[in-house]
Amino acid sequence: MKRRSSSRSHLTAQQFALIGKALADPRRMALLEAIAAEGEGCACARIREQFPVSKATISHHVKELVHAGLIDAQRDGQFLHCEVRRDVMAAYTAELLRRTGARRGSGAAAG
Amino acid sequence: MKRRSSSRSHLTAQQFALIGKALADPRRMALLEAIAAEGEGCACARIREQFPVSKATISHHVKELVHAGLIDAQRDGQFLHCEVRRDVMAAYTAELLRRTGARRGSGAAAG
DNA sequence: CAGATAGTTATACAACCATCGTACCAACCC
DNA sequence: GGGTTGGTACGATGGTTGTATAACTATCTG
Repeated sequence: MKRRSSSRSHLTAQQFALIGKALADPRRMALLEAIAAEGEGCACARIREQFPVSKATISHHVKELVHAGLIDAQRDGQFLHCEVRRDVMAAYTAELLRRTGARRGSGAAAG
Repeated sequence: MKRRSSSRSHLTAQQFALIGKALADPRRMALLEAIAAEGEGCACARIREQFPVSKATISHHVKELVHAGLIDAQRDGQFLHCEVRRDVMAAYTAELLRRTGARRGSGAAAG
């Protein structure tokens, strides 16, 4: 079952937390950047050439990124093609700004 | 020594990593949201009423947020007033999008 | 089938980290 | 000064996680 919710522009609280955790690790973040730089068809083996980590670690990080919804991965024979979900990235940053930028406009009797 | 670099719109690699880690923990993220919702003068004690954690934990998280540059904290007598750095938040989200949104414009070795 | 390549899974380990309790310091109020 | 409140520093602890090795599956090629 695919996770691609076709251009969703809203994130659940759980997905927001997952994305935050996924982006926290510098190695994983760099991996995400590499996937983004590669374009559409990006095999893990290609990525692995750029990072001094074992393939098990790559697989682990890719799984985390997919779980967070930050990338979309699909097998093509031996290869696993990864692609960054730009819409999810945009939704995450928007939610981040919304959560920290909004004053208590709701007037929810904070005191 | 204040960390406020007066409307900086660029983040160092280190600060980017620090912010990512700071935002990763759901509790700390919620704390940041609470600080943002409180407005300018936000004492830790006020925040503590909203979270079932010890004051030591609050202090720890606040320190992390300050270290990451996400909030600005200054003592006022007994109280520690915290304020969200909206500019840093904006810079972080912008950097996040820049790192994941840019294609390989250089067209380097497509094969 | 045999071999090579790409990726997954299981397990283990080390490092990190969120949390708490306690003790402590600083400021306010009487 | 004595008591209360707000916050910090230190130490311990339990949980999380990034990483590697090894064994495994799946695909491609000959």
